Amino acid sequence: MSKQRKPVRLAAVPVAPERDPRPPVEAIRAAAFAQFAERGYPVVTVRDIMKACGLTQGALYNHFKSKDELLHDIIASTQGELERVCQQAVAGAGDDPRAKLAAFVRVYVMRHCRLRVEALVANREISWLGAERVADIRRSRRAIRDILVTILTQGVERGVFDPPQVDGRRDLKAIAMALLDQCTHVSMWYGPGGELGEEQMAKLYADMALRAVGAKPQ
Amino acid sequence: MSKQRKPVRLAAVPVAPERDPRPPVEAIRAAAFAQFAERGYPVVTVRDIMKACGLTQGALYNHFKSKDELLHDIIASTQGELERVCQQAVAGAGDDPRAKLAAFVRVYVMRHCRLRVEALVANREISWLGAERVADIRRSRRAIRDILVTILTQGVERGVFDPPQVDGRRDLKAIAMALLDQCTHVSMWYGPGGELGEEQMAKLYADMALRAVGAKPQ
DNA sequence: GAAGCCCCTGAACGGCCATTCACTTTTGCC
DNA sequence: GGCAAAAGTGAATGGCCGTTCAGGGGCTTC
Repeated sequence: MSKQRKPVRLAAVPVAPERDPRPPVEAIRAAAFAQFAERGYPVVTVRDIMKACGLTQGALYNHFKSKDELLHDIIASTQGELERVCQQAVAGAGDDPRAKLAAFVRVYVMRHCRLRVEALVANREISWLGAERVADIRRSRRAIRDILVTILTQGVERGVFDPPQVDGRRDLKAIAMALLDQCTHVSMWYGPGGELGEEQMAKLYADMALRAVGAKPQ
Repeated sequence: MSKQRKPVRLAAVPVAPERDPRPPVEAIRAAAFAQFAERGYPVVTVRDIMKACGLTQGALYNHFKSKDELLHDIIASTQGELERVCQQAVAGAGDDPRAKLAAFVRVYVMRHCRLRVEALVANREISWLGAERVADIRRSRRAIRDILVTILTQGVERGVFDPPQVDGRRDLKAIAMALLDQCTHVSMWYGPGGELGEEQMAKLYADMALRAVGAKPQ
């Protein structure tokens, strides 16, 4: 027993079985998202999701091929948007790798604070996707990592970054992963009630990242 | 469909239904651990676990009260050990906060590389524990975080750390969380086949942590 | 008003779940 | 050798799962 998952504290899932006024696909997506966030994909049933938006189980299959496809749909849209805003932030930050890194971290952290539940679902539930569907999510993650690796490489080449070395070698990929892990998991504990706001959090993380890679003063 | 979870690449779970030679409690723990790591708690059945160690479903309940208790048992031992080694590392590192921080990160990262599957299970599956059982795991996590906060506070007081500020204020708890997130999630991607070994990884992370908190040269 | 379409319902299907229990086997100890 | 206690069996219990599908409303378009 104990199929219950810790509640991620979220607007309580309404017991109200009233029909959601939005178009059904959207209503289903929203209900599924809320439930996945709160209880986790494997223990949320199709019946749960459909009840939450005032429909019956069978109706799901008029809009999605399967529960699996529904999850993919939810994660893919979050992830795609993330990739987009990261690219955009870096592109609009000018030519200095320091500015690029700061802009990247800033946007990434801001987004993981503001949309922390979305980020949480995208990161936590991805492992339940079937092998075929998980592939493009992973591709997008790798793409984001590569943006960061590129910035670091540029910074080193131009002599504005001096990241730590071990045994005389640098592993920029490892450093990029470390920074990403750090920024990603803000979404696991950040709450709007905390001491720092989103912008302040973003600034703190950008500072730490610049220090970690040994950015020369601008 | 698709109850499959991404394989975490692990010694393949033997199809062999031969009886595990170890004492049953231990065999069950080991089998459960391997399966949880590979496929995730909610989709691993009691039948799966018991078959993997050559017993039948019912026998589980001679050793554990429930599947939930089994999971707690596994996570709690990993977590307890982690807390212990962290305390030990800090205690044995002398008086300088820089040495303490380096020792802490070193041990923490080493452990998360070497026992990455254990760490992964402890971090990923904790949310399936019932409310009562999750409490002491969280307590231990908080204790580890507090070790780190204490080190940072000492370092600032003695003037050997100069961590980033936002709007003139410092949030040492946020910084501690950021460092912990970074170090914890090495276990999600580190593989022994990578460019850096465990010790090198630990050194890299210790370097980054010292830089992030603005440690003065020793 | 008929036809065609989209959407929804709710029963049905085949299957698996954690846990319990009456019963048998094995073990350790006198 | 005898006997309790411990450990294991496998069927049974009661329930939930994702998905399918025949049937039925209510649109729009002729």
